Amino acid sequence: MNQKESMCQHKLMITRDTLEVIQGKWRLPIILALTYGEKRFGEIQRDIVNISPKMLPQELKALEENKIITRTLYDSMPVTVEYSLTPLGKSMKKLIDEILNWGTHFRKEIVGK
Amino acid sequence: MNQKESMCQHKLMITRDTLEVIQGKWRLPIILALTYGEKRFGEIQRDIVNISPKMLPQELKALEENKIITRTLYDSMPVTVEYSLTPLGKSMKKLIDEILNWGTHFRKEIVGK
DNA sequence: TATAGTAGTTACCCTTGGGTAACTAGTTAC
DNA sequence: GTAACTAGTTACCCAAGGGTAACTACTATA
Repeated sequence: MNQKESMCQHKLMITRDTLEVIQGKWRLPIILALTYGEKRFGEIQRDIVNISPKMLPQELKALEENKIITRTLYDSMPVTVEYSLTPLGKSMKKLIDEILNWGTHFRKEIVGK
Repeated sequence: MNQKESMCQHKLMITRDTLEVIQGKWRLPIILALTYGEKRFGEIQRDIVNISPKMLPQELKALEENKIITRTLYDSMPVTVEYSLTPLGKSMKKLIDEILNWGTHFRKEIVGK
């Protein structure tokens, strides 16, 4: 394998990494919801309309495993749980801005016409 | 619905638009392959190792429908077909750079440690 | 006539993503 | 003791994503 090919293989690996974090129906919505600050489980559930009671815990867990968000348990009565973006999660801002930026352009070109 | 909420709904719609284009196992690899210039069907097939004979035509068609790539038929003997990025496809450069950029950072933080 | 090179297509299968409904566990207020 | 609030979990189902193998259609060359 020459240098150019192995360079491309590396790029493909990196895009797979990024996609694994943002892919699916609910991960970006959850991340977006938390960009405005920490939120409790119930708040996220209310914010993200239509998310099912199965998907929310599952996707929160996945994001936590990828160190994008943190889960903090408060043993108040009743127990409350807060989720917030980690520094790694906050570092997605430029990426998300670019997703929004290009998506806006795309919509103007395709859906708009 | 207040202004902030409808703003968020709009953002969600835009991220869904963008994800529809880049999501899946093969779309970014195909787009990346074409950033180096136009390529023939067979060249893409050889470049993207492991892509199945079902997925390549299917994904090329989807990208063409989204106006990311164009398909040009040359009636040489035997027939050859060339694919290349449209201006809209080329406009993804900043987005892809940011995907690579954040993915590199992510890998350093997670996989690297 | 048969083989190889274009660029695909089709039928079938398995796995993953996501939804629904019902249930858990701990505590407080009525 | 019963309802209600917290934050989930579990079993079951269907649809979509993606892989494999076999096939198509056309032409050139041996």
